Amino acid sequence: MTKHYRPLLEELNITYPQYLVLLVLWEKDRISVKALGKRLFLDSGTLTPMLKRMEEHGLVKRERSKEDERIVEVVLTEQGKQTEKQAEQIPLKFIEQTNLDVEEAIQLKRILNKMLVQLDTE
Amino acid sequence: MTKHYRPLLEELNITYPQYLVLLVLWEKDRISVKALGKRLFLDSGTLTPMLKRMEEHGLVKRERSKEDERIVEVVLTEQGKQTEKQAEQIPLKFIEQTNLDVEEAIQLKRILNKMLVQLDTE
DNA sequence: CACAATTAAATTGCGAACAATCTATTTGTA
DNA sequence: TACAAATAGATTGTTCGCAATTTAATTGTG
Repeated sequence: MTKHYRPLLEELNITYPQYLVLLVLWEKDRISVKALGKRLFLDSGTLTPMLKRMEEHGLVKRERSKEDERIVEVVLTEQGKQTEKQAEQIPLKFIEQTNLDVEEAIQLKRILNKMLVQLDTE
Repeated sequence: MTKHYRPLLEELNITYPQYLVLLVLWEKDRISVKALGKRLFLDSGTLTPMLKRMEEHGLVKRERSKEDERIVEVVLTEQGKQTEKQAEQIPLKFIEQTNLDVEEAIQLKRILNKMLVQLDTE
């Protein structure tokens, strides 16, 4: 996915895993590292350095929660919000490139999700 | 895949990508890096260091072809061959863990392959 | 309250994927 | 034959995924 999304994401100057983080934040623009990891099946060993890189590029901010200082909340910057518009057409463009039928794409998502949830809970 | 194959491959002391290389070699126990890369959708930047690690662990040998010295052929060692028997039950064990029906597993493979070939040829 | 257990992130270290580039060999062509 | 183009791997540098461990804060229990 990373390789084949690259040309689509190149002008936004982000990678595919970073794009996944933005997808979550565009839904809810403040989320803890923990919750983000749960959504994306990633741990802090992956997310911490990745979020730091995204912060350096001005896409997100990382803020320690005042109520519970163990928690780091990831917040969209203005630039991070703006990027959503530029990324609007990416999912469609990617689906086109795969040459999958709509039913196949739906099946693929369903089966992979079933598998992933199963593997992750047992 | 790497994460969830890990417990199954732990006693063989190999990773999932290394297991994929062995699967190819168990079919044909001498193959060029180029041909191996084509089978696994990987390039020399990934394979060269990986094959060196496998060589250090005594699973394969890397031999420059006499006829064309640009080519490196990967060959199974005796230990590499032996490992096949120990790995016999792994695919079944994995499928069980996924909790997918047979039809779902077949669909998944078919769709992913269609997608991958398409993305890789265009 | 004291202090052990739990929790959230961060850190360390390794394997892997890949872009870009480099080196060495072979092939094709003027 | 000389030399450019093509080919196969190797190398360098970046990002990612994750296991294992560490650090710091919070929670639970005697």
